[in-house]
Amino acid sequence: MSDEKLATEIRKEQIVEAALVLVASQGLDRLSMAAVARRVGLVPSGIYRHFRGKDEILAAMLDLIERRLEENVRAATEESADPLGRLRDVLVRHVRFIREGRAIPRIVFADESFVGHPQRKTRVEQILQGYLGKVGEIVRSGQAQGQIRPELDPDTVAMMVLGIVMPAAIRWHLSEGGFDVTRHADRAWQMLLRAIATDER
Amino acid sequence: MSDEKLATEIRKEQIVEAALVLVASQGLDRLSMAAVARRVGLVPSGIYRHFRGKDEILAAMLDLIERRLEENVRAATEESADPLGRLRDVLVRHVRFIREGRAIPRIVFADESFVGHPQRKTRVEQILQGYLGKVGEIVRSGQAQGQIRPELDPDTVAMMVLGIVMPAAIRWHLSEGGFDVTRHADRAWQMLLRAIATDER
DNA sequence: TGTACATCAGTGAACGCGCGTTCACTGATGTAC
DNA sequence: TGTACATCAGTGAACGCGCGTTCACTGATGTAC
Repeated sequence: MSDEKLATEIRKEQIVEAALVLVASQGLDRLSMAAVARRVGLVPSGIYRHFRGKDEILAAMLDLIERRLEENVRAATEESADPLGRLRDVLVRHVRFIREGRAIPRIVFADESFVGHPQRKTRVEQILQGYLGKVGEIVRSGQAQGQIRPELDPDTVAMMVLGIVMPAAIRWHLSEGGFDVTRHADRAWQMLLRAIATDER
Repeated sequence: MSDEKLATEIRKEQIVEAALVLVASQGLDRLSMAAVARRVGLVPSGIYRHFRGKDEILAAMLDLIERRLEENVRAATEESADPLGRLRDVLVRHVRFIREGRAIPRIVFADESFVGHPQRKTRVEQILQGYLGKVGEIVRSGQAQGQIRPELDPDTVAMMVLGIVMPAAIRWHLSEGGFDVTRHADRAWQMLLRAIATDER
Protein backbone atom coordinates (compact mmCIF):
# COMPACT_ATOMS: atom_id res chain seq x y z
CA MET A 1 0.00 0.00 0.00
CA SER A 2 2.61 2.47 0.99
CA ASP A 3 6.08 2.35 -0.47
CA GLU A 4 7.60 3.61 2.70
CA LYS A 5 8.84 1.69 5.62
CA LEU A 6 8.70 3.73 8.79
CA ALA A 7 10.15 3.27 12.22
CA THR A 8 7.75 1.71 14.69
CA GLU A 9 7.80 4.74 17.00
CA ILE A 10 6.47 6.93 14.20
CA ARG A 11 3.93 4.32 13.15
CA LYS A 12 2.68 3.91 16.68
CA GLU A 13 1.94 7.59 16.93
CA GLN A 14 0.28 7.58 13.52
CA ILE A 15 -1.87 4.61 14.42
CA VAL A 16 -3.06 6.00 17.75
CA GLU A 17 -3.74 9.38 16.19
CA ALA A 18 -5.67 7.70 13.37
CA ALA A 19 -7.70 5.70 15.86
CA LEU A 20 -8.57 8.87 17.78
CA VAL A 21 -9.67 10.68 14.63
CA LEU A 22 -11.79 7.73 13.60
CA VAL A 23 -13.47 7.50 16.98
CA ALA A 24 -14.13 11.22 16.82
CA SER A 25 -15.78 11.09 13.43
CA GLN A 26 -17.35 7.66 13.35
CA GLY A 27 -17.73 6.50 16.90
CA LEU A 28 -16.07 3.81 18.90
CA ASP A 29 -17.75 0.80 17.43
CA ARG A 30 -16.92 1.73 13.88
CA LEU A 31 -13.29 1.72 14.89
CA SER A 32 -11.94 -1.30 13.06
CA MET A 33 -8.40 -2.43 12.53
CA ALA A 34 -9.07 -2.18 8.80
CA ALA A 35 -10.16 1.45 9.06
CA VAL A 36 -7.14 2.39 11.16
CA ALA A 37 -4.85 0.59 8.74
CA ARG A 38 -6.40 2.30 5.73
CA ARG A 39 -5.93 5.68 7.38
CA VAL A 40 -2.22 5.21 7.96
CA GLY A 41 -1.70 3.56 4.57
CA LEU A 42 -1.16 0.02 5.72
CA VAL A 43 -2.82 -3.32 5.26
CA PRO A 44 -4.73 -4.52 8.37
CA SER A 45 -2.19 -7.13 9.32
CA GLY A 46 0.52 -4.47 9.16
CA ILE A 47 -0.81 -2.94 12.36
CA TYR A 48 0.33 -6.02 14.24
CA ARG A 49 3.95 -5.10 13.63
CA HIS A 50 3.40 -2.20 16.02
CA PHE A 51 0.66 -3.25 18.42
CA ARG A 52 -0.20 -6.60 19.93
CA GLY A 53 -3.85 -6.05 19.09
CA LYS A 54 -6.80 -3.71 19.26
CA ASP A 55 -6.78 -3.58 23.04
CA GLU A 56 -3.31 -2.14 23.05
CA ILE A 57 -4.34 0.58 20.61
CA LEU A 58 -7.31 1.48 22.79
CA ALA A 59 -5.06 1.68 25.84
CA ALA A 60 -2.66 3.94 23.95
CA MET A 61 -5.60 6.07 22.89
CA LEU A 62 -6.60 6.56 26.52
CA ASP A 63 -3.06 7.64 27.32
CA LEU A 64 -3.21 10.22 24.54
CA ILE A 65 -6.55 11.53 25.76
CA GLU A 66 -5.21 11.83 29.27
CA ARG A 67 -2.29 13.88 28.00
CA ARG A 68 -4.57 16.16 26.00
CA LEU A 69 -6.83 16.78 28.96
CA GLU A 70 -3.86 17.55 31.16
CA GLU A 71 -2.55 19.92 28.52
CA ASN A 72 -5.97 21.54 28.51
CA VAL A 73 -5.89 22.44 32.18
CA ARG A 74 -2.26 23.43 32.02
CA ALA A 75 -2.92 25.87 29.17
CA ALA A 76 -5.93 27.33 30.94
CA THR A 77 -3.88 27.84 34.07
CA GLU A 78 -1.18 29.67 32.17
CA GLU A 79 -3.58 31.81 30.19
CA SER A 80 -5.57 33.36 33.01
CA ALA A 81 -4.31 34.75 36.25
CA ASP A 82 -7.48 34.51 38.33
CA PRO A 83 -9.29 31.25 39.06
CA LEU A 84 -12.65 32.27 37.64
CA GLY A 85 -10.96 33.20 34.39
CA ARG A 86 -9.24 29.84 34.36
CA LEU A 87 -12.49 28.00 34.89
CA ARG A 88 -14.00 29.88 32.02
CA ASP A 89 -10.96 29.07 29.95
CA VAL A 90 -11.35 25.38 30.68
CA LEU A 91 -14.94 25.67 29.52
CA VAL A 92 -13.99 27.43 26.31
CA ARG A 93 -11.42 24.74 25.58
CA HIS A 94 -14.02 22.07 26.11
CA VAL A 95 -16.19 23.77 23.56
CA ARG A 96 -13.28 23.79 21.18
CA PHE A 97 -12.77 20.06 21.74
CA ILE A 98 -16.34 19.48 20.72
CA ARG A 99 -16.14 21.54 17.59
CA GLU A 100 -12.95 19.87 16.47
CA GLY A 101 -13.74 16.27 17.05
CA ARG A 102 -15.62 14.63 19.75
CA ALA A 103 -13.41 11.72 20.53
CA ILE A 104 -13.19 12.52 24.20
CA PRO A 105 -16.87 12.72 25.03
CA ARG A 106 -17.48 9.66 22.89
CA ILE A 107 -15.02 7.67 24.87
CA VAL A 108 -16.11 8.83 28.25
CA PHE A 109 -19.74 8.16 27.41
CA ALA A 110 -18.73 4.95 25.82
CA ASP A 111 -20.65 1.81 25.88
CA GLU A 112 -20.14 -1.26 27.97
CA SER A 113 -18.29 -2.89 25.10
CA PHE A 114 -15.47 -0.45 25.52
CA VAL A 115 -15.66 -0.01 29.16
CA GLY A 116 -16.58 -3.66 29.55
CA HIS A 117 -13.04 -4.74 30.17
CA PRO A 118 -12.79 -3.90 33.85
CA GLN A 119 -9.26 -2.66 33.39
CA ARG A 120 -10.34 -0.15 30.79
CA LYS A 121 -13.27 1.01 32.88
CA THR A 122 -10.94 1.70 35.78
CA ARG A 123 -8.59 3.56 33.48
CA VAL A 124 -11.35 5.81 32.13
CA GLU A 125 -12.47 6.50 35.69
CA GLN A 126 -8.91 7.34 36.62
CA ILE A 127 -8.57 9.81 33.74
CA LEU A 128 -11.91 11.45 34.46
CA GLN A 129 -11.19 11.77 38.15
CA GLY A 130 -7.73 13.11 37.49
CA TYR A 131 -9.18 15.75 35.23
CA LEU A 132 -11.98 16.72 37.59
CA GLY A 133 -9.44 16.83 40.38
CA LYS A 134 -7.36 19.37 38.50
CA VAL A 135 -10.38 21.51 37.70
CA GLY A 136 -11.34 21.19 41.36
CA GLU A 137 -7.91 22.57 42.26
CA ILE A 138 -8.70 25.70 40.29
CA VAL A 139 -11.94 26.03 42.23
CA ARG A 140 -10.11 25.58 45.50
CA SER A 141 -7.63 28.31 44.67
CA GLY A 142 -10.58 30.55 43.75
CA GLN A 143 -12.00 29.91 47.19
CA ALA A 144 -8.66 30.68 48.82
CA GLN A 145 -8.57 34.00 46.95
CA GLY A 146 -12.14 34.86 47.90
CA GLN A 147 -13.51 34.77 44.35
CA ILE A 148 -15.55 31.60 44.80
CA ARG A 149 -17.96 30.91 47.65
CA PRO A 150 -16.06 28.94 50.27
CA GLU A 151 -18.98 26.70 51.22
CA LEU A 152 -19.20 25.07 47.79
CA ASP A 153 -17.80 21.62 47.10
CA PRO A 154 -15.00 22.02 44.50
CA ASP A 155 -15.73 18.64 42.97
CA THR A 156 -19.36 19.55 42.40
CA VAL A 157 -18.36 22.81 40.75
CA ALA A 158 -15.90 20.99 38.50
CA MET A 159 -18.61 18.57 37.44
CA MET A 160 -20.96 21.42 36.67
CA VAL A 161 -18.42 22.91 34.29
CA LEU A 162 -18.35 19.55 32.52
CA GLY A 163 -22.14 19.48 32.76
CA ILE A 164 -22.43 22.67 30.75
CA VAL A 165 -20.59 21.10 27.87
CA MET A 166 -21.98 17.59 27.79
CA PRO A 167 -25.60 18.16 26.79
CA ALA A 168 -24.41 20.81 24.36
CA ALA A 169 -22.03 18.34 22.76
CA ILE A 170 -24.84 15.88 22.26
CA ARG A 171 -27.14 18.42 20.68
CA TRP A 172 -24.36 19.68 18.48
CA HIS A 173 -23.66 16.16 17.36
CA LEU A 174 -27.32 15.22 16.79
CA SER A 175 -28.01 18.40 14.85
CA GLU A 176 -24.96 17.87 12.65
CA GLY A 177 -23.31 21.04 13.94
CA GLY A 178 -26.50 23.10 13.85
CA PHE A 179 -26.60 23.73 17.59
CA ASP A 180 -24.67 26.78 18.76
CA VAL A 181 -22.41 25.36 21.44
CA THR A 182 -20.55 28.61 22.05
CA ARG A 183 -23.70 30.58 22.71
CA HIS A 184 -25.00 27.95 25.08
CA ALA A 185 -21.67 27.84 26.92
CA ASP A 186 -21.71 31.63 27.29
CA ARG A 187 -25.21 31.71 28.72
CA ALA A 188 -24.66 28.75 30.99
CA TRP A 189 -21.40 30.23 32.20
CA GLN A 190 -23.16 33.46 33.20
CA MET A 191 -25.60 31.38 35.20
CA LEU A 192 -22.88 29.31 36.82
CA LEU A 193 -20.99 32.46 37.67
CA ARG A 194 -23.93 33.82 39.66
CA ALA A 195 -24.07 30.50 41.48
CA ILE A 196 -20.43 30.26 42.47
CA ALA A 197 -18.94 33.77 42.66
CA THR A 198 -18.85 35.51 46.01
CA ASP A 199 -21.07 38.54 46.44
CA GLU A 200 -18.20 40.97 47.07
CA ARG A 201 -16.96 40.62 43.55
CA MET B 1 -37.58 -22.89 24.43
CA SER B 2 -40.84 -21.77 25.92
CA ASP B 3 -43.93 -23.91 25.80
CA GLU B 4 -46.19 -20.94 25.47
CA LYS B 5 -47.41 -19.26 22.38
CA LEU B 6 -48.27 -15.66 23.00
CA ALA B 7 -50.10 -13.04 20.98
CA THR B 8 -47.83 -10.83 18.95
CA GLU B 9 -48.95 -7.68 20.80
CA ILE B 10 -47.74 -9.10 24.08
CA ARG B 11 -44.54 -10.42 22.55
CA LYS B 12 -43.80 -7.05 20.97
CA GLU B 13 -43.99 -5.36 24.34
CA GLN B 14 -41.85 -8.06 25.92
CA ILE B 15 -39.24 -7.77 23.21
CA VAL B 16 -38.95 -3.99 23.36
CA GLU B 17 -38.85 -4.06 27.14
CA ALA B 18 -36.16 -6.75 27.03
CA ALA B 19 -34.14 -4.71 24.55
CA LEU B 20 -34.35 -1.66 26.81
CA VAL B 21 -33.24 -3.62 29.86
CA LEU B 22 -30.34 -5.09 27.92
CA VAL B 23 -29.21 -1.71 26.67
CA ALA B 24 -29.43 -0.41 30.20
CA SER B 25 -27.28 -3.13 31.67
CA GLN B 26 -24.96 -4.05 28.83
CA GLY B 27 -24.87 -1.13 26.45
CA LEU B 28 -26.15 -0.66 22.96
CA ASP B 29 -23.60 -2.66 21.07
CA ARG B 30 -24.05 -5.73 23.17
CA LEU B 31 -27.69 -5.66 22.21
CA SER B 32 -27.99 -8.72 19.99
CA MET B 33 -31.03 -10.43 18.62
CA ALA B 34 -29.85 -13.55 20.40
CA ALA B 35 -29.70 -11.79 23.77
CA VAL B 36 -33.14 -10.26 23.32
CA ALA B 37 -34.55 -13.64 22.29
CA ARG B 38 -32.99 -15.38 25.27
CA ARG B 39 -34.48 -12.82 27.60
CA VAL B 40 -38.03 -13.32 26.37
CA GLY B 41 -37.60 -17.10 26.13
CA LEU B 42 -37.47 -17.44 22.38
CA VAL B 43 -35.04 -18.64 19.79
CA PRO B 44 -33.41 -15.80 17.78
CA SER B 45 -35.39 -16.46 14.64
CA GLY B 46 -38.58 -16.31 16.68
CA ILE B 47 -38.17 -12.55 17.03
CA TYR B 48 -38.82 -12.20 13.31
CA ARG B 49 -42.43 -13.28 13.80
CA HIS B 50 -42.97 -9.96 15.57
CA PHE B 51 -40.45 -7.52 14.12
CA ARG B 52 -39.08 -7.12 10.64
CA GLY B 53 -35.57 -6.84 12.05
CA LYS B 54 -33.31 -5.18 14.56
CA ASP B 55 -33.97 -1.70 13.18
CA GLU B 56 -37.64 -2.00 13.92
CA ILE B 57 -36.90 -3.01 17.51
CA LEU B 58 -34.62 -0.01 17.94
CA ALA B 59 -37.29 2.30 16.57
CA ALA B 60 -39.84 0.81 18.99
CA MET B 61 -37.34 1.29 21.81
CA LEU B 62 -37.07 4.98 20.98
CA ASP B 63 -40.85 5.26 21.09
CA LEU B 64 -40.88 3.67 24.52
CA ILE B 65 -38.17 6.01 25.76
CA GLU B 66 -40.08 9.00 24.46
CA ARG B 67 -43.15 7.88 26.37
CA ARG B 68 -41.19 7.39 29.57
CA LEU B 69 -39.63 10.84 29.32
CA GLU B 70 -43.02 12.40 28.71
CA GLU B 71 -44.40 10.52 31.67
CA ASN B 72 -41.50 11.88 33.68
CA VAL B 73 -42.36 15.51 33.05
CA ARG B 74 -46.06 14.86 33.46
CA ALA B 75 -45.54 13.27 36.87
CA ALA B 76 -43.26 16.10 37.98
CA THR B 77 -45.84 18.66 36.90
CA GLU B 78 -48.55 16.91 38.88
CA GLU B 79 -46.45 16.43 41.97
CA SER B 80 -45.34 19.98 42.59
CA ALA B 81 -47.38 23.13 42.42
CA ASP B 82 -44.61 25.67 41.88
CA PRO B 83 -42.23 25.61 38.90
CA LEU B 84 -39.02 25.47 40.94
CA GLY B 85 -40.37 22.46 42.78
CA ARG B 86 -41.22 20.86 39.45
CA LEU B 87 -37.74 21.44 38.10
CA ARG B 88 -36.30 19.84 41.18
CA ASP B 89 -38.70 16.97 40.76
CA VAL B 90 -37.57 16.45 37.18
CA LEU B 91 -34.00 16.34 38.46
CA VAL B 92 -34.84 13.81 41.16
CA ARG B 93 -36.57 11.62 38.61
CA HIS B 94 -33.51 11.76 36.38
CA VAL B 95 -31.43 10.56 39.26
CA ARG B 96 -33.87 7.73 39.76
CA PHE B 97 -33.57 6.80 36.07
CA ILE B 98 -29.85 6.52 36.51
CA ARG B 99 -30.04 4.36 39.57
CA GLU B 100 -32.53 2.00 38.00
CA GLY B 101 -31.02 1.46 34.62
CA ARG B 102 -29.25 3.78 32.38
CA ALA B 103 -30.82 2.97 29.07
CA ILE B 104 -31.80 6.52 28.33
CA PRO B 105 -28.43 8.21 28.76
CA ARG B 106 -26.80 5.35 26.92
CA ILE B 107 -29.02 5.87 23.94
CA VAL B 108 -28.77 9.59 23.86
CA PHE B 109 -25.01 9.46 24.16
CA ALA B 110 -24.97 6.65 21.72
CA ASP B 111 -22.38 6.05 19.16
CA GLU B 112 -22.47 6.75 15.48
CA SER B 113 -23.41 3.14 14.82
CA PHE B 114 -26.76 3.69 16.43
CA VAL B 115 -27.26 7.20 15.42
CA GLY B 116 -25.59 6.48 12.09
CA HIS B 117 -28.83 5.83 10.31
CA PRO B 118 -29.82 9.43 9.61
CA GLN B 119 -33.43 8.63 10.36
CA ARG B 120 -32.58 7.38 13.82
CA LYS B 121 -30.38 10.37 14.51
CA THR B 122 -33.22 12.71 13.64
CA ARG B 123 -35.56 10.72 15.84
CA VAL B 124 -33.23 10.93 18.84
CA GLU B 125 -32.88 14.66 18.27
CA GLN B 126 -36.65 14.95 18.11
CA ILE B 127 -37.08 13.14 21.40
CA LEU B 128 -34.38 15.13 23.15
CA GLN B 129 -35.71 18.45 21.89
CA GLY B 130 -39.25 17.50 22.81
CA TYR B 131 -38.12 16.70 26.31
CA LEU B 132 -36.04 19.83 26.73
CA GLY B 133 -38.95 21.82 25.34
CA LYS B 134 -41.24 20.51 28.06
CA VAL B 135 -38.69 21.23 30.78
CA GLY B 136 -38.29 24.67 29.21
CA GLU B 137 -42.04 25.18 29.59
CA ILE B 138 -41.71 24.66 33.32
CA VAL B 139 -38.97 27.29 33.37
CA ARG B 140 -41.14 29.69 31.41
CA SER B 141 -44.03 29.31 33.81
CA GLY B 142 -41.59 29.94 36.66
CA GLN B 143 -40.58 33.17 34.96
CA ALA B 144 -44.23 34.14 34.51
CA GLN B 145 -44.79 33.56 38.21
CA GLY B 146 -41.73 35.56 39.20
CA GLN B 147 -39.83 32.64 40.72
CA ILE B 148 -37.21 32.42 38.00
CA ARG B 149 -35.17 35.32 36.65
CA PRO B 150 -36.95 36.57 33.53
CA GLU B 151 -33.78 37.33 31.59
CA LEU B 152 -32.65 33.69 31.48
CA ASP B 153 -33.08 31.54 28.41
CA PRO B 154 -35.45 28.68 29.33
CA ASP B 155 -33.72 26.26 26.98
CA THR B 156 -30.35 26.91 28.60
CA VAL B 157 -31.83 26.32 32.04
CA ALA B 158 -33.43 23.07 30.86
CA MET B 159 -30.09 21.90 29.53
CA MET B 160 -28.36 22.74 32.78
CA VAL B 161 -30.78 20.52 34.64
CA LEU B 162 -29.78 17.72 32.29
CA GLY B 163 -26.17 18.78 32.73
CA ILE B 164 -26.31 18.15 36.45
CA VAL B 165 -27.26 14.57 35.86
CA MET B 166 -25.10 13.59 32.92
CA PRO B 167 -21.60 13.73 34.39
CA ALA B 168 -22.97 12.18 37.56
CA ALA B 169 -24.45 9.31 35.57
CA ILE B 170 -21.10 8.65 33.98
CA ARG B 171 -19.22 8.64 37.25
CA TRP B 172 -21.84 6.43 38.82
CA HIS B 173 -21.50 4.03 35.95
CA LEU B 174 -17.70 4.04 35.90
CA SER B 175 -17.47 3.56 39.65
CA GLU B 176 -19.94 0.66 39.56
CA GLY B 177 -22.45 2.54 41.66
CA GLY B 178 -19.87 3.92 44.07
CA PHE B 179 -20.50 7.56 43.20
CA ASP B 180 -23.24 9.24 45.20
CA VAL B 181 -25.50 10.66 42.52
CA THR B 182 -28.14 11.90 44.93
CA ARG B 183 -25.68 13.92 46.96
CA HIS B 184 -24.20 15.47 43.85
CA ALA B 185 -27.65 16.32 42.52
CA ASP B 186 -28.57 17.98 45.82
CA ARG B 187 -25.45 20.12 45.88
CA ALA B 188 -25.66 21.03 42.22
CA TRP B 189 -29.32 21.89 42.58
CA GLN B 190 -28.53 24.32 45.39
CA MET B 191 -26.02 25.98 43.12
CA LEU B 192 -28.40 26.09 40.19
CA LEU B 193 -31.09 27.53 42.42
CA ARG B 194 -28.90 30.48 43.33
CA ALA B 195 -28.27 31.01 39.63
CA ILE B 196 -31.86 30.96 38.45
CA ALA B 197 -34.13 32.01 41.34
CA THR B 198 -35.15 35.65 41.59
CA ASP B 199 -33.78 37.62 44.52
CA GLU B 200 -37.20 38.39 46.00
CA ARG B 201 -37.80 34.79 46.82
C1' DT C 1 -70.23 -30.71 22.93
C1' DG C 2 -67.02 -32.82 19.54
C1' DT C 3 -64.33 -32.77 15.33
C1' DA C 4 -61.67 -30.74 11.18
C1' DC C 5 -59.18 -27.16 9.73
C1' DA C 6 -56.79 -22.66 9.07
C1' DT C 7 -53.82 -19.66 11.39
C1' DC C 8 -49.67 -18.32 12.96
C1' DA C 9 -46.11 -18.32 17.01
C1' DG C 10 -42.11 -20.83 17.65
C1' DT C 11 -38.05 -23.89 15.86
C1' DG C 12 -33.40 -25.09 14.21
C1' DA C 13 -30.30 -25.45 10.51
C1' DA C 14 -28.00 -22.69 7.37
C1' DC C 15 -26.42 -18.37 5.00
C1' DG C 16 -23.34 -14.37 4.12
C1' DC C 17 -20.74 -10.80 6.17
C1' DG C 18 -17.37 -8.12 8.71
C1' DC C 19 -14.45 -8.46 12.19
C1' DG C 20 -9.77 -9.30 14.82
C1' DT C 21 -6.04 -12.04 14.32
C1' DT C 22 -2.27 -15.55 12.40
C1' DC C 23 1.33 -16.74 9.54
C1' DA C 24 4.63 -17.66 5.99
C1' DC C 25 6.42 -14.50 2.79
C1' DT C 26 8.85 -10.37 0.69
C1' DG C 27 11.83 -6.86 0.11
C1' DA C 28 13.63 -2.24 1.68
C1' DT C 29 16.89 -0.35 5.10
C1' DG C 30 20.96 0.15 7.91
C1' DT C 31 25.24 -1.93 9.37
C1' DA C 32 29.65 -4.67 9.41
C1' DC C 33 33.38 -5.69 6.85
C1' DT D 1 33.35 3.23 -1.44
C1' DG D 2 31.28 -1.33 -2.42
C1' DT D 3 29.33 -5.73 -1.11
C1' DA D 4 26.94 -9.30 2.04
C1' DC D 5 23.93 -9.87 5.43
C1' DA D 6 20.66 -9.38 9.37
C1' DT D 7 16.76 -6.91 10.67
C1' DC D 8 12.23 -5.94 10.58
C1' DA D 9 8.16 -3.12 8.42
C1' DG D 10 4.82 -4.39 5.24
C1' DT D 11 1.95 -8.03 2.54
C1' DG D 12 -1.98 -11.05 1.38
C1' DA D 13 -4.28 -15.27 2.04
C1' DA D 14 -6.64 -17.67 5.43
C1' DC D 15 -8.78 -18.64 10.01
C1' DG D 16 -12.56 -18.75 13.48
C1' DC D 17 -16.21 -16.22 15.51
C1' DG D 18 -20.47 -13.79 16.38
C1' DC D 19 -23.73 -11.47 14.22
C1' DG D 20 -28.44 -10.48 11.70
C1' DT D 21 -31.29 -12.79 8.85
C1' DT D 22 -33.79 -16.64 5.84
C1' DC D 23 -36.52 -20.49 5.31
C1' DA D 24 -38.91 -24.83 5.38
C1' DC D 25 -40.86 -27.03 9.20
C1' DT D 26 -43.83 -28.06 13.39
C1' DG D 27 -47.41 -28.04 16.31
C1' DA D 28 -50.45 -25.39 19.63
C1' DT D 29 -54.53 -22.37 19.49
C1' DG D 30 -58.99 -20.62 18.24
C1' DT D 31 -62.86 -21.04 15.12
C1' DA D 32 -66.47 -22.99 11.97
C1' DC D 33 -69.42 -26.53 11.53
